[in-house]
Amino acid sequence: MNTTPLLLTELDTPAGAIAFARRGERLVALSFKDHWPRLLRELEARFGDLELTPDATGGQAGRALRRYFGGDLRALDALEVDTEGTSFQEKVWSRLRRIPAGSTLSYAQLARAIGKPSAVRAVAGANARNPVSVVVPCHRVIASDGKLSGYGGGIPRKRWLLTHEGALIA
Amino acid sequence: MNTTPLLLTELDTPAGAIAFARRGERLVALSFKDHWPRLLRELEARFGDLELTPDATGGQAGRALRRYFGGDLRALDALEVDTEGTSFQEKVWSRLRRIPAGSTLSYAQLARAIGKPSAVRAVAGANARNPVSVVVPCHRVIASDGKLSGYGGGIPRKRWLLTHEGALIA
DNA sequence: GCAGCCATGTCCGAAAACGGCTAGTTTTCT
DNA sequence: AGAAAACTAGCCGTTTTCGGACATGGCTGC
Repeated sequence: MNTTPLLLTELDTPAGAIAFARRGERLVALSFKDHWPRLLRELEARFGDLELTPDATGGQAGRALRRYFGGDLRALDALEVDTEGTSFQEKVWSRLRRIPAGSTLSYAQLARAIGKPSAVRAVAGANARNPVSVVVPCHRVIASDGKLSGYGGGIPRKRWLLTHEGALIA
Repeated sequence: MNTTPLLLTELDTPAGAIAFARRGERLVALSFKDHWPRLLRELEARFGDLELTPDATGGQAGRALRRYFGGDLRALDALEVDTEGTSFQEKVWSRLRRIPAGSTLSYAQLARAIGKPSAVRAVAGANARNPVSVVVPCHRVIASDGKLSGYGGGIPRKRWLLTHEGALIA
């Protein structure tokens, strides 16, 4: 049976409670707790039947996240993630990680950046399916007119994160 | 000559007029009246030249059927039937009687249940040749996608029966 | 025996619907 | 006039849906 052991950690942050799962030190999922059920379904799709082991501190990821929410904005940069998307999605997500904290890109800019200038909505779609929120900073993508159009965890949370990172937003 | 005496009873029900034949207290045939000719032919094949004796009340079977159509869904459970099919058919039909009123099985589930997972269409075939409608509840078998695919007495009647039994159907 | 019939189910490819958008218009307010 | 909101028609991966082809096993009729 394909029962992959996953370590599951919960963490309180100023932006709300989050939960994340890792396999070894590689992050496979992270979301705000009120959206956790959806993420669980996706994990099942990826790994088959799940075997979840509670884990209090969260290893490197736990440390890094606490530092990030404490104000060390670059703390997440070195974290390794394991996303397993389509090749298009991987392209989007890995480009996302190169947006530095404090700055933002528009969906159109991001599309250009990966060499598919007109795949704007597709980029938005990939963005929406990011399995590792915050660490893969999909919140740093905003509409061309500067509005914070959409976010899985809710716009207020997106605004909180961007403000926390010192980005200038409308 | 093999002239077996059979008692023949007609009965009006909310789902339409039915007729059934019994030998002693054992039911050998039951169908909606508009399909009666076909059943008669099958009876002839089973018993040779028929000797049919009209019978107003219908004995135990009559009582049970009136109770069933009146709302006592378990009234038919104890009724004895005499079906005389091939061994495969008997396997299907006896499994059918263990589906409780109000629930349903798909043809594929039924096939698995008798240990022949790939004999799906054969199960459907056996189902179609059930000589004792309603009492042997072939109407409780539906397609895997939830549709009411087929019924000797017509789909509307199948739907009526399932609704009467409180099953949730598409 | 054997060919053909079915009250089905599964698989696969094609087509359509669906978004966390955007860059023009056109409308609607001062 | 001029700015801001309301529409519109493209945009393109992904997901869902739909339809046809085929495997299937017991029965019937030749």
